[in-house]
Amino acid sequence: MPKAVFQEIYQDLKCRIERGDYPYQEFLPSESELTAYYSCSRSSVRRALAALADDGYIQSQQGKGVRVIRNPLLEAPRGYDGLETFAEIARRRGFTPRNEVICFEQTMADEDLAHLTGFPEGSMLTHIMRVRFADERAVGTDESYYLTARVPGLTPEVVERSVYEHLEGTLGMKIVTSKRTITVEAVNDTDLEHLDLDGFNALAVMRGNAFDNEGIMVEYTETRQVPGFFSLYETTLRPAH
Amino acid sequence: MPKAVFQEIYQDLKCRIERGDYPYQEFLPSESELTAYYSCSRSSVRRALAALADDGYIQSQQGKGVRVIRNPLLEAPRGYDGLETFAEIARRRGFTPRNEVICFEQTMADEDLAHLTGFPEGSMLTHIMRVRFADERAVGTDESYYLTARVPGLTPEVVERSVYEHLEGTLGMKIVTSKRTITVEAVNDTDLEHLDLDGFNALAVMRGNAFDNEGIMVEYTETRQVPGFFSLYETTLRPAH
DNA sequence: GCCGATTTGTCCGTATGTATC
DNA sequence: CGATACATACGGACAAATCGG
Repeated sequence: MPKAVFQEIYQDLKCRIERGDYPYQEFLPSESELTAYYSCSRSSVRRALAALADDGYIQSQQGKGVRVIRNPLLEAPRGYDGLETFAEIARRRGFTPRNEVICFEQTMADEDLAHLTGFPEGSMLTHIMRVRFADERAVGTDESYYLTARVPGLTPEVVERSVYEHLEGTLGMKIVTSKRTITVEAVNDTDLEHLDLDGFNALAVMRGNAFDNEGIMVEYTETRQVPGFFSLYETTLRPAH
Repeated sequence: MPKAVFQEIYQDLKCRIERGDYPYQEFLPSESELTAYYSCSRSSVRRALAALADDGYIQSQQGKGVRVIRNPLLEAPRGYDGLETFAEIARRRGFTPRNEVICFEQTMADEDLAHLTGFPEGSMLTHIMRVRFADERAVGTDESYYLTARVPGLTPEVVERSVYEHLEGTLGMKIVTSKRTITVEAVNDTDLEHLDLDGFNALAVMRGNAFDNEGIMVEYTETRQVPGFFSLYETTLRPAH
């Protein structure tokens, strides 16, 4: 899939770092050496390096070189970056994940709903609420709104499986940007009704929006997950901006 | 401060978007128009645009243009991106933040501590534990280890104020990369002892490392914050890598 | 302390490919 | 099909930081 030059280099270097060719705290070959090795321009090498720095794999210092800052001992728990999906976290612990759809309807966004979700007032939305099960324990809920006009073909059956599959697979849509807020909040009545809280009275709450390749917001989601079933890994670079 | 061309453009465009010159869902001028307007190369324009896309301000589409995807109505709560500092969240709610240092010592990293923190075994570390107060309520703890060799001059007095100030100000050090894991966990005995949990039995836990400009890991931190006093905003781009 | 070699950071101009309309 | 817009790539130039002699 990645036919671009800088992506080839990115993948190759990434593999080498993960394989241990360039261990933690060691320096990579200089940019000019890499340019010679890959027979390409320095720009392409630098773009690959920028992507690796963004992943928290390396850090470069003017005048010295590029140092590997990925410590396999520390990053072991999480493969790469980002949010650990419910299904991932469940399987990692030996549970079988399952979704149960408890609400599926078409709604028109009124003023309140528009304000909550960020969709324009009057939009037709597909409103879905699911409960996530790990084996037979209800460990999370997911309430989502999709812009029906751009996400057609949603059915309870499709949703019970995976919305993501439908978007990327069937519709050929791509989510390019997503924005999320993570907080920890007290449980509410809805949580008490649907979740096996096991005595917990607070949980992880994630609210977010997703934009497709045309820059149109197509999703608003609120997920609420019981302690122990939420995990987020993040690596941030100093604001170079 | 930002004298680089691409940073000037980045700042200017960012301001214009925030000011509403280019509203939500509108298109920016084309890259060639921006190139002409700023009298610079297309590369510099593109670099500024890349930074804005990284911030979740814009999204570009090949063949069409660059669309503004920053909705001021949605992003209002959080100014920009990242973790909302304890002090920020406290002040935003009208509380007065305060730190209390309850542990300050030099330690040598043994095998267990090295495994926990990621520092090499045998490193001399400054071990600090603080309790965060909002007005008079204990709402969080912060247990940190700093590599003494590279973070000298720490004292309880300095720490009570702000470690960050000491690093960036007094020492002139820059934190370039930081890596964090966020989870929600059950309270433990230490939490019960130091925090005013107000009945909560779960809280936000953030564990992370920070690297200085030379790529040396200088900090390990574990913060534990009561529900309502933790907030993280994040915007992610599709893995272009 | 200075100087020169090395290395990364920034910037430019140009060419070509690809998606959109 | 042609015009427009973004994506990728190349090569060259100079600045700034680091390090060793």
